[in-house]
This record gives sequence, C-alpha cells and structure tokens, in this order.
Amino acid sequence: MLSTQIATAAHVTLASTLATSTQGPARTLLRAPALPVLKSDAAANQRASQHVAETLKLLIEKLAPQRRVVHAGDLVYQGGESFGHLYVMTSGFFKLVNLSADGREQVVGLKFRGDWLGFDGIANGRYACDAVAMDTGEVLVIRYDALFAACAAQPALMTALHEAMSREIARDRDSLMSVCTLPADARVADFLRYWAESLARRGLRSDQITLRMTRAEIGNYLGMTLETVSRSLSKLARAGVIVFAEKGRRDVQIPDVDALSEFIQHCLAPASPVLQ
Amino acid sequence: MLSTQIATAAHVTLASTLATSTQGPARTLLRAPALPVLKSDAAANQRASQHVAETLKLLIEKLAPQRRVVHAGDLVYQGGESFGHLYVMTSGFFKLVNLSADGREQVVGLKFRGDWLGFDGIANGRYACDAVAMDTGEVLVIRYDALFAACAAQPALMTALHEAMSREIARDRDSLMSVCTLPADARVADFLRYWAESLARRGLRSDQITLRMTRAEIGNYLGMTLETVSRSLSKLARAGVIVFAEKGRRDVQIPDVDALSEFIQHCLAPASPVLQ
DNA sequence: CGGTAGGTTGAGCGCATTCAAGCGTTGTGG
DNA sequence: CCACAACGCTTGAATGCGCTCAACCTACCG
Repeated sequence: MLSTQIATAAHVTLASTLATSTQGPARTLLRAPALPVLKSDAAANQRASQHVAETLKLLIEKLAPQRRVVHAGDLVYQGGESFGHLYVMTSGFFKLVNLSADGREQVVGLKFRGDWLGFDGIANGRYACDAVAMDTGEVLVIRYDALFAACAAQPALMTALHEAMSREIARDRDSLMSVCTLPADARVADFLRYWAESLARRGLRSDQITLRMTRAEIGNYLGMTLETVSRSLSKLARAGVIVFAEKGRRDVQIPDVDALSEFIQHCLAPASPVLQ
Repeated sequence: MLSTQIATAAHVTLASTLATSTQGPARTLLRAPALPVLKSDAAANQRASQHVAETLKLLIEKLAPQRRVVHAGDLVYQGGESFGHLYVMTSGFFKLVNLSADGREQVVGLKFRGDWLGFDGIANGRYACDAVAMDTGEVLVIRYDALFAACAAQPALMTALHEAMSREIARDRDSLMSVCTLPADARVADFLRYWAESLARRGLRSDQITLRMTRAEIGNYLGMTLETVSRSLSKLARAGVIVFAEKGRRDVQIPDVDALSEFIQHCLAPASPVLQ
C-alpha cells in the first residue's frame, strides 16, 4: 500500500530532467521543525495585504461606491446579463462559473477579498459567466462608466484596474498550467497551496482553512471527479501534509505550506528514486 | 473498428441531458450542402475584422509606435524580463509559454492579428511568460507609460485596451473549460474550431488553415500527448470533418466549421443513441 | 544520400473514471 | 425525541481513456 504513483503529467517537454535533480534527497514530507510560513513570504504577504487595503480605500474615497452584502448562493451577476458594473470584494469568497452553449458547467475562477469581478463583461457588453457567493460577503458596486471617467483624472485608479486585470490573466494561466501538467494528486495539493497563499496574501491565517466548496465543486474546478478529489485529500492526510479537523471534513489544517509544494514535486518525480 | 468512444468528460454537473436532446438526429457528420460559413457569423466576422483594423489605426495614429518584425522562433519578450512595453500584433502568429519554477512548460495562449501581448507583466513589473513568434510577423511596440498617459486624454485608447484585456480573460476561461470538460478528441476539434474562428474574425480564410504548431505543441496546449493529438486528427480526418492536404500534414482543410461543433457534441453524447 | 525532425500507428499499461455501497451530518416532520 | 430522508463524503472494484514505449514512415536539408 501507500501506492506512490508515478508521474502522469501530460507531456513535460523539456527540462523535465531538471525537475528530478532539483528535488533533493527525495521524500521528506514530514519535517520536524515545520515553521508555519517562510519569512520572505511573510513580508511579501504583509505588503500584499496592505496593498489590497489601500486599493479598497482608494476606490471608496474616489468613487464612493454602493456596497452590496451577499450570502452563500447569491449571484453578483449572471452570464448573459448586460454589463454595466465591476465589483470589488471587501470580504467573502466567490466562484466564477462558465456555462457553455451545450450545457457544460465549469468553475473557472475563485475570488477573495480585494479581487475584482466582472472583467469578462467589458469586451462584449455582456457578462460571460456567473459570479456566485460561497459565503456571506460584501462587494463594492462600481459603475464602469464612472470608473472609466474617473480613471482619466486619477491615474491611481487606472493603475489599480490594470493591475487587477493583469493579475487575473496571469492567474488564469497558472490554472491552465496546473490542469494541463499536474496529475490529480498534485492538482489537489496545488489547489490547497493556492487557497492558503490567497488567504496569506490578504493577511488571513492560512494554516487552518475552511473549504467552502464541496468535493464536486473542487473537482469541477480542477478537471476531475469528486471521488478523485476525495481520494487525493485522503492521500494528503495520510502523508501528513494536511490534517482534517475532528468534526467534519470541510476544515483542513495545513501545518506547513511548503510540504504541499514538496508533495507536488514528489508527484512529478519520474520514478521512485529510492524505494517507494 | 471505427471505435466510437463514450464520453469521458470529467464531471458534467447538470443539464447534461439537454446536450443530448439538442443534438438532433444523431450522427450527421457528413453533410451534403456544406456552406462554408454561417451567414450570421460572416456578418459578425466582418465587423470584428473591421474593428481590429480600426483599433490598429487608432494606435498608430495616437501613439506612433515603433514596429518590430519578427521571425519564427523569435521572442517578443521573455518571462522574468522587466515589464515596460505592450505589443499589438499586426500580422503573424504567436504562442505564450509559461514556465514553472520546477521546469514545467505550458503553452497558455495563442495570439493572432490584433491581439495584444504583455498584459501579464503589468501587475508584477515582470513578464510572466514567453511570447514566441511562430511565423514571420510584425508587432507594434507600445511603451506602457506612454499608453497610460495617452489613455487619460484619449478614451478610445482606454476602451481598446480594456476590451483587449477583457477578451483575453474570457478566452483563457474558455480554454480552461475546454481542457476540463472535453475528452481528447473533442478538445482537438475545439482547438481547430477556435483556430478557424480566430482567422475568420480577422477576415482571413478559415476553410484552409496551416497549423504552425507541431503535434507536441498542440498537445502541450491541450493537455495531452502528441500521440493523442495525432490519433485525434486521424479520427477527424476519417470522419470527414477535416481533410489533410496531399503533401504534408500541416495543412488542414475544414469543409464545414459547424461539423467540428457537431463532432464535439458527438463526443459528449452519453452513449451511442442508435448504433455506434 | 544519409541524418534529423516531425508524424503515424500499434501494443500494453496505469491513472482516473464509473458504478456502487456505506457512513456521518443535517434538517424536517411525525 | 426520534425516524427518516437528503446531502456530502469516503472507499472499493472494475472499466476504459489516454499515456508510455516502440517501430516505422515521410519530408526536408546539408
């Protein structure tokens, strides 16, 4: 048992030999010291968190936007609806869901405090997906035309807007890379890593996270079935990389975020260097 | 033989019954009339093509940008390089390649005339991927600070910029949906459909396309191996949805773009309604 | 004409899916 | 208060899609 699986990783073109050599002495998932967060990250997270707060303050001061409170399941906007507003989250968790013409449903993004919602609507004048609240939260409601006008006079606003869009583009590409190059176990680990990092960057505690998504939603987001998600989480728990809370399986403790990265590398290792 | 495969499609949550009923009388891949493009699409393509031309003209007039000619293999920018410019394609074909810290390589985007390159660099001040020319082409070199300043006085510029970013975000999500919800054969068909549509929207002929990517590159982009790409293309050719040029397998004829969509639906069909 | 890169196809295997059973938690109504 | 249904989660067994490995082919180029 403890069936350590060989990397699947659809087509790793070049430099895959590198991945092997950089992995170090193989299999050190359970580390003794386990410092909760790297110091360098802590500083970066502090800055990122402050940056989010400043951007929110800027928007509130310059645009005096309406605020809208949402509860789990509420739609901020819906695919097909005519575009007019952008939304900036001050709290809560959202998912973005694409719906194809033939009825396929796909979670294409997860959003946290400070993130913007609605960029997909600018180009075509209609929103291209649903923005669904996964918990109680609040968004700033920003009229696009008002923002557009304000940008001309307030460079800081335009900077904030462009930064947010740029970050979203970069993040979407990382998602695609994760789905395309990682086997199921590593994808789940990467998902947890991303979630923890997202919380950390916003100044929230990241060692104990509450997944607000069902296994089915996670699976949809990661391109796998809910059973595979469940199995991967169990495997992560067995490896000690995550710890489930006593009651219920929605809460996940992450003693050491770096162990998640190591687990991913372990999944990508071509073959078991030592024994399994 | 002619092993028509059942749908894999990782997790199609709801409304998947719809997909079945909307498919019509099942299996009509080879249609007699085969009009090259739907009339409604033709009008939309005309408009889109004109819109691209107008945007390029606007940029040239307002910013008098440098032009840069590139050849196959040239890098417009490279991941890690410090950000300073955006680029707008006037001709050619580009791919965007992400490189992860551990050496995984992933094609995360394909770009055509009128598309912008470099958005990923705005947020962090460094480009997050490589932009590689796949053919001879030309880009407008646009200093971001100059564009930023010009946007304040020229709303049309800001509109063009935001539209381009929005379109990119929406497109990236479609890519993710394709990778997550479609089986290999359908993914290849969707890739061809996207490529043909991209050409059509720019006023280029879309019934005869020259793939400027190797099977390995296509496979990387779609999250599968080059062998699977080859097999899927062969299957599409056997079904008559595409036709290979006599000499070489890089040129692909697409007699009827809609047949590609039908093929995708066929791949998604829960089970063979009639016989296989 | 040999060398190389890209492409096709077959055989076998394995990861992830499908199908299925069982468990824990929550919520509702008798 | 307790059945009982509904929902989410876990785990096992079997199947199959897509991957790996391999051989062979074509086109291109020095």
